[in-house]
Amino acid sequence: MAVKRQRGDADTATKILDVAERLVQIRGFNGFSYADAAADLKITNAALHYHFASKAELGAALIVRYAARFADALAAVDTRIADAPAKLEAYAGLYLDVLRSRRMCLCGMLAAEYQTLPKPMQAAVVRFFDENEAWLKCVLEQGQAEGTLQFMGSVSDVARLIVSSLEGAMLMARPYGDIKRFQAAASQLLASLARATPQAEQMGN
Amino acid sequence: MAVKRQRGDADTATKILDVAERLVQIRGFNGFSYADAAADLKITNAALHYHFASKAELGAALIVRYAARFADALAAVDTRIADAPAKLEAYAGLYLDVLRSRRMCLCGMLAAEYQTLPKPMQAAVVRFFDENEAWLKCVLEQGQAEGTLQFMGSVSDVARLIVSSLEGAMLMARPYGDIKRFQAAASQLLASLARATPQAEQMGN
DNA sequence: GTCTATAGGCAGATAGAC
DNA sequence: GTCTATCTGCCTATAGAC
Repeated sequence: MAVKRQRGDADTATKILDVAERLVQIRGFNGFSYADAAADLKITNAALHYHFASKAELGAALIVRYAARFADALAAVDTRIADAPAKLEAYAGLYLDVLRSRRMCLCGMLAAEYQTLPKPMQAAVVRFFDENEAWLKCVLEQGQAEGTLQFMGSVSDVARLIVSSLEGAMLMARPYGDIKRFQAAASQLLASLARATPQAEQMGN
Repeated sequence: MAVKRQRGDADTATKILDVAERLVQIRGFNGFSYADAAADLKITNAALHYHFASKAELGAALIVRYAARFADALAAVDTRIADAPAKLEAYAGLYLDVLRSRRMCLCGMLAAEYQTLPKPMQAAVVRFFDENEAWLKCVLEQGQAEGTLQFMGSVSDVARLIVSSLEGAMLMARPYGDIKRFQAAASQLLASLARATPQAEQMGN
């Protein structure tokens, strides 16, 4: 850890996080073991414990990194895109990227397992969703001010509807192995928020 | 099993299903053990195995019973309620009842754990959602014909949106321990399908 | 149908050599 | 930092007495 390493030469801790993240997103926190991750990385169980003393610690680190990466992606959306409806589409696109790698949203998965998680992981999961909601509220307020978005109810409720509908659409798409299910749900959801236009938009990435 | 028993005197298999169902809905299939259920029932692990030889078998039985009960509830809705929008509200009410008992939808939970489930359980989960979708499609077609419901896109896509949004709203309500989050999401969703009326409806159970 | 007892394996975690 | 070896405990599951 003393030396900063170059791209493509990630340190072991980072590789562990990468592998564990993938496993949790696919199998759940209760559905993967240190042995799984160790086998995947071709190191031993003990080496894993050197980097992350407990599974709870590893789990918390996973969420923190995931949330930070997500926050960066949202900041990039704000930089890249000015239009509120386009921002929402980009937001849904972030979910779509996760689903394309055949994974569930890390925190959506952990939300299902919430009751069995150690306290620090629970707190981190809630923080992730709070941050999502806060970002969406800004976008919704912007869209409302611009007149590009139209909805009844509070921005808070609509933000929560967006998060929960997209998480639910991911959840349902996976058993069917059908990304189109997610796309159809997302495009309907976004269409219902867009200011009425002649025809519905297609989210055809 | 030879004798039919009276209400309130459920046989052991039924009690096992009741307890296991609750545990899976709260902790997930990978988050509960035979020992948990046995302790809860004050019988032994071995007695549990007498009734359900394997955890996979118990899991499959759980889904079959859950799906049957849900189908009965939907049939009851059809009998009790004629109006399509009211049927959708009753449908959301079924989810709300589950959430009130501090549980996740059994199949929503299993959808998250899908990749780790034995094949027969996977098939049963998909069947559950297919049945939900089929029922919703009927209601949506009815509402469209009556002119009481209004939406763009196919009935199939809208039915899937309803299922995934409600499942997602349940998923999100639990970490926050906040049933109102579900209610707010459900009422927005249903309002977006109702034929335009002066003011939004409230789902205030 | 329920029990005691236990097999056999895998879980998370640690000690200590290198 | 990674290894071998091992601990302890829990898991699913079974054998056989009652």
